Amino acid sequence: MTATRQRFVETAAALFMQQGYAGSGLKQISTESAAPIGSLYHFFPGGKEELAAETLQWAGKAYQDLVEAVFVASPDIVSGVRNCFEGAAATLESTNYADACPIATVALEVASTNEALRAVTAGIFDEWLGMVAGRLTAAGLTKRDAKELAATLVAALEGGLLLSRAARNTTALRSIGRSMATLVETALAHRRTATT
Amino acid sequence: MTATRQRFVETAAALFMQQGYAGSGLKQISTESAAPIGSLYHFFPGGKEELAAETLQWAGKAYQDLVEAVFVASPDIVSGVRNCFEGAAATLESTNYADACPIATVALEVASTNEALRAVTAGIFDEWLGMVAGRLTAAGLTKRDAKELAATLVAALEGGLLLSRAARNTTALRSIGRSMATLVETALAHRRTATT
DNA sequence: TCGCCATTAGAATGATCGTTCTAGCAGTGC
DNA sequence: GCACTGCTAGAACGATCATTCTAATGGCGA
Repeated sequence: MTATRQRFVETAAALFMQQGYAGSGLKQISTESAAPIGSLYHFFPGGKEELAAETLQWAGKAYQDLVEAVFVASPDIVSGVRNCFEGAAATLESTNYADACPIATVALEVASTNEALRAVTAGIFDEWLGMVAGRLTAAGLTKRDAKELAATLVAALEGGLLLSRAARNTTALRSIGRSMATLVETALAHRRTATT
Repeated sequence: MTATRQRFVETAAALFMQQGYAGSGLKQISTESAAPIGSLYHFFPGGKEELAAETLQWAGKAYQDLVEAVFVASPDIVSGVRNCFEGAAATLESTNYADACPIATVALEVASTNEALRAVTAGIFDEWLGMVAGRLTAAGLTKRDAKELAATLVAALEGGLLLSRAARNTTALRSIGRSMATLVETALAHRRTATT
């Protein structure tokens, strides 16, 4: 049964997001997973690092799916962007400012201290950027403009989550969302005047 | 002499930035400060938490001064924004992607786990936002627009540092810098057409 | 029914954590 | 010269860290 294995990944994802990599002990992870430490090392012989790598991959994919679902459910890309920021703000509020980006906390911790995990986080961010850039090119932007704007959108979301989590209010995140919606709007308008 | 005390703060700032709060041991901090643990507890009776609080305050102020110096040295606010992002990118490269935001790593770690330190990081971000918003209102924006744009700029810088540190290249940060420069430019242009 | 293998279970290990403690040193005021 | 104070110095402490280990358990195929 891989149910136990999945429980490890999911509880680790939550703990890493809220307490970071170094701040989350394997004892705590195994306790909250309702499974013994022996099982953890059975499924992840590489120990904490292997668990973290798999956890980041899983959470990164889940978060990407969530964002894509928001875009799909939105009438156009501008309101899609708006809904992403609004959704992130709403989630933050309803989870007592615990549920934010599952990658960022660990990414900052390991960027200079653990090359293997750093590479994992870099790969996840790269996929996110590619996904957003793809939607922007589909909306009519050039590849170059789309890449630039995608980086801006992802960075703004990450930064907004950081500011709002620290402040324990979503003012910043919602402001940034409005800013980003108009930024995408004007970028698309620019294209329209340039091509037509 | 408070030289030892200041050494504690400065080495702690560097270590917390690169490894996070939980990942930085007091033994390591005292070793790299070339001072014994006893001295650390002499200057910071509150232990690790007090050291971290003071370290964050100091680093937050230093980073703010740095940004203000860039703005002062720039001919206008738009090039000031551009120079901030370019400067952050250059620093990142020249320090092997170690020197980024001295607050962000700890802020994400403590946001849900240490209320005292969370409040400290929130206060620092608030000061930063106020400083940037002040410069934007001085440039002619309304208070409301200035606050919104300030949040966007700070968040974009934080997010850009995150993405670039993870990727170990400054492409994202420089892209975002260009994006933000034009965003400020159009915001100011909008004001001009609205008022004149 | 028996043997096999995946998984559970948690005690044991050595290292490191934050913190406390005692002892000594250097300089100042009397 | 003597007490006092600010600081240095690092050993000691109990807790917790990641990891390893042995033993037992469960269910499935033969």
